[in-house]
Amino acid sequence: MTDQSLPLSDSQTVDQAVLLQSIGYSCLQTYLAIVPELKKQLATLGLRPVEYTILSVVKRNSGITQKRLGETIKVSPPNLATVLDRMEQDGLLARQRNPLDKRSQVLVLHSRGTLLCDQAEAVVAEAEALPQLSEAERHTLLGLLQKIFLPTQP
Amino acid sequence: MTDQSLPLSDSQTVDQAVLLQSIGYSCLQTYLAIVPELKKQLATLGLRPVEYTILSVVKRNSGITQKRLGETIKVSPPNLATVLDRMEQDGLLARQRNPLDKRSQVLVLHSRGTLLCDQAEAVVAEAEALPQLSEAERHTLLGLLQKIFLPTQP
DNA sequence: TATTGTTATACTCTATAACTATA
DNA sequence: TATAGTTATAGAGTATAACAATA
Repeated sequence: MTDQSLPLSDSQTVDQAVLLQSIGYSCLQTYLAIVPELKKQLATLGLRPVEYTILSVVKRNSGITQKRLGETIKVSPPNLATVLDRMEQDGLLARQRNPLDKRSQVLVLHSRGTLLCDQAEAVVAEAEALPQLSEAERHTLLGLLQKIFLPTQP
Repeated sequence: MTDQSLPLSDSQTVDQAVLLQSIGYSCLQTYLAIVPELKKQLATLGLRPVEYTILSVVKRNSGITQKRLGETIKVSPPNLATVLDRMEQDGLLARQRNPLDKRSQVLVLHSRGTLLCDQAEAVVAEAEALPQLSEAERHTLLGLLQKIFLPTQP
């Protein structure tokens, strides 16, 4: 039943042929290569990656609803509620009832949130400086990724 | 303390300026855009993404040790052990003591594992056909990602 | 009746520490 | 003493269902 075979020698490089044709796999591996340093740097500011993401979006889109925020960063409503509870308690932002539609809540940063976001953005930019890529390559890469995940507006 | 502001109108697109300069963020978002369909397709074969990844690597690298497998696909030893238990019970592969170093175990697929891997690779290739990218763009993208996460061999 | 958001909860993934066996 | 792998367990992240308030 079991195929017999010799152990793969240490000198042979691992063949990932088919997997390396997968954009999903390659994106995940790239993410995993980058994220530990990112987490470490954000942790020095008391932030997790999601929290940084939320700060960055709300800073530029003050008054955004939770619904739109969640759709943009792909966090489900129940999970977003939990993170926002934590951030609100930490005094980073506030939820305000939308006067135009009292079902929804709009988000605004406190000054502490804005300040922390600025620091975080600087720290992240540094952690993301990848010597493997030229500026042109970096630009190309970001453009191609966004072609996949950003909704095309008609 | 809290900045006052009008709700963000629905017609305005969400400004993600700084985040979109982040390769980590863009990789994660791309991964999240691709993975649900991938999971769905693999589930029809009774496989999760990790299991598919393991099958694909072991198929091409019969006799690979758990250590090298784990390093390649970035799964820690304890977590790898758990997944391999499941896959061994499902009759997909076997662990064999390495005759050259009895501390380590080498992995080989059963014929059922090989068969399932072939089916899975076909299914994944289909789920990953992204109409947003040309073949050339796809090739460029994969090359740039691999420049980041693949170890450069001297 | 549909939508926004919350609560509670379960499930999966990932991370850490302590252990066995081999070297 | 160091390494490969395992076990147990804790923690973070993600998913689902039921609910309240508003439209």
